[in-house]
Amino acid sequence: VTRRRSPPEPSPGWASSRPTIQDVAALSNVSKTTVSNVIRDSGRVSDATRRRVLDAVETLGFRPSGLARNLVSRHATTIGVVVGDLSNTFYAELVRVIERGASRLGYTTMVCNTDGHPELETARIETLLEQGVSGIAMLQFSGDGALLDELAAVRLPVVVVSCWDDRADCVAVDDVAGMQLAVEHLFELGHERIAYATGPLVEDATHAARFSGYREAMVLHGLQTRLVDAALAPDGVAGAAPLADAVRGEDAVTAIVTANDLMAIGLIAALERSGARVPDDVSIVGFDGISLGAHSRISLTTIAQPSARMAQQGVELLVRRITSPGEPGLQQVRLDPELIRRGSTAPPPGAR
Amino acid sequence: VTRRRSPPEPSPGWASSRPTIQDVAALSNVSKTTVSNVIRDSGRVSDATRRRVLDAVETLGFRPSGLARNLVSRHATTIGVVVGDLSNTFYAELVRVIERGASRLGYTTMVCNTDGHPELETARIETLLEQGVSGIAMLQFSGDGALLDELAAVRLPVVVVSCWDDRADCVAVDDVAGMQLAVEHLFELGHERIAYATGPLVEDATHAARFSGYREAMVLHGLQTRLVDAALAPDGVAGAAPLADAVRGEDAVTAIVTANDLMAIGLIAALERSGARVPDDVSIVGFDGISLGAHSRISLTTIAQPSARMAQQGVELLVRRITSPGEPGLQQVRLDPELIRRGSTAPPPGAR
DNA sequence: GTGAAAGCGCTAACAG
DNA sequence: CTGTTAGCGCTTTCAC
Repeated sequence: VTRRRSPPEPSPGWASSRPTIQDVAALSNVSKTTVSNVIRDSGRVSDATRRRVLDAVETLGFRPSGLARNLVSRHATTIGVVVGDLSNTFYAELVRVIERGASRLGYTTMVCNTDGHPELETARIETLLEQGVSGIAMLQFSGDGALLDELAAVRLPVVVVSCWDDRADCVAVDDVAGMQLAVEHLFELGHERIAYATGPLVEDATHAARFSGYREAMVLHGLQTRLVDAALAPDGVAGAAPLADAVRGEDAVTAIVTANDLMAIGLIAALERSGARVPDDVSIVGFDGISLGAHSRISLTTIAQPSARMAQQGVELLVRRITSPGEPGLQQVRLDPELIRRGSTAPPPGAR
Repeated sequence: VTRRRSPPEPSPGWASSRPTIQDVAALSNVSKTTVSNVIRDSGRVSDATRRRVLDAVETLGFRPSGLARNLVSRHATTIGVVVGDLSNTFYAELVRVIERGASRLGYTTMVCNTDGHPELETARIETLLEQGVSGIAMLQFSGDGALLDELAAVRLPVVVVSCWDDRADCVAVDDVAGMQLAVEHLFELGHERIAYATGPLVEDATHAARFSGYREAMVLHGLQTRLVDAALAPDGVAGAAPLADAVRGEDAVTAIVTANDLMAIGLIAALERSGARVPDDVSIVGFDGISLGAHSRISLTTIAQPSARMAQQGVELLVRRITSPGEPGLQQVRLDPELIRRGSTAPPPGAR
């Protein structure tokens, strides 16, 4: 009944383009199936044939086409990594660790930088979906619920790393606890007029969590909260003027807790540019624990995140979700932050 | 003559998995081809059908499978980015710009970090090849000629960014000129005992080029070259001891030019830790121009690379090579470095 | 153990 | 303008 088509004719031009599994099959006198079995070393192939096939692979310089595999399996062995700001070492470091982990587990990493724009986030994720990624790690998530729903609809595993979201799997530091640590530290030093500073590249969720940690701690001590919005370059160029006011006069703040280290470092530069000394006039606490904060010239007191561990656990969780889908329940890991006391904090001016 | 196969039966289970182009075709009563033509808006489709198809796409929530497209076109619309050290802001920034440019041109970026290991470089590139990337941008290239040959053999466009290699398309800063700028600057300040410092994460080619720029300039002034090998964390923790010797005693160096800013910053910390002051006792010149060097506390004199421009030109060149292959001749762009004078350099101790 | 056949979802000639 | 027919290179039942 089955009519033979025109003979397959293994390799038409031979010598053109990359060798395919068909070419290997032809050269080693076996079927595609067997070659396939050999290269994936899946099961029953006699040692003799295996060797023959392997030889053919070698002499042909055959490299299996991931593209074809992907089509069959209906997803690529890649994971998408969505990051808001790769310029921030903290995230670059996270990406580095994630890439390493993913690679070890057999996945390639597609990185997308959103510059903090939600539209870009949506667009990039759309691209990732078309590319058939098997999962997505979001560092810095805008918090767009619709996005989460869409991803859930296509059953694509997502894990949010370094940023908390109640609706998704995530592994992040305890922002609230971290901020409380920061405020406690300052309070113990004698500070009472403590402000919180955030900036443009801080996602809403993170800002909210950190600010609330700050507020809770402040309220606990009966202190008044103050918010500084600072759009700063790491060298502190922008936003110096509004800051100057905050740290001057009767009611001047004596300490500032910041949403991240990069901002803190920028803040130090901005403050010093405007004549205030750190920590003599004003103390600064960062958040993240980037390695530059340890530099003797910067010496930034900060709330350190266990970033390597976070990233590592993030990929592992993601890959687990990919390989065994359907396991119910949100997986949410909250890691402990740690206060690192360095030279950017000291007792307030009055106290000395 | 043509026997009809068993009827295609557009959507078997319907409701299972993602809709395919076939589903859209069925719903809008046209052929796959027409749907294909609509979604790629390739040419002749009547407005009426187009609308009908688009509606179907909409109601089905159809998203074309990049995987299938890739298989047909035999390459993914992705470019690989191979980077040695994503922890170094300079490279992270480069990756950011490349990703942006690639994305604008329709490519997704696969990032691979090699930690400076040539074996990892080879392995990652192998993966990229299997994934069918359309091109590769190498930031920090080990200089492995065999690798280049292999890539040439499969006709895969490669451009080396921020690192010079005579055998490949590349866009990089003029390392030699940069180092000469650095030495000239120090010489004008009165320094004569100037050392060159490099470290583990600096690729051979770059080290060679920068060192030779340094040497040429030194020789030009009849000065003796000195090499310091410093494996430093950004906070200057490691390698402090060997350094201490170099800057002490009769023949102590009064200035050090470094292979990159991160090392320079680490060097400053290490030196200060060992009791030497920068720039009073020893001047430091960096290379790269990372934004943190502008921080008032660091104030690093450095040779800045036009990194954004470099990255941008890099992707553009790469994409040009991808879209119009076969254009002969190496494309090599050499950009001018720029000396940025800041506070880490001053006249040598004796001269004051 | 090995092979034949049937697709994965799409694009690409050609016909009409 | 639209449809038909072949694949892209691999994995996968299911026979042998």
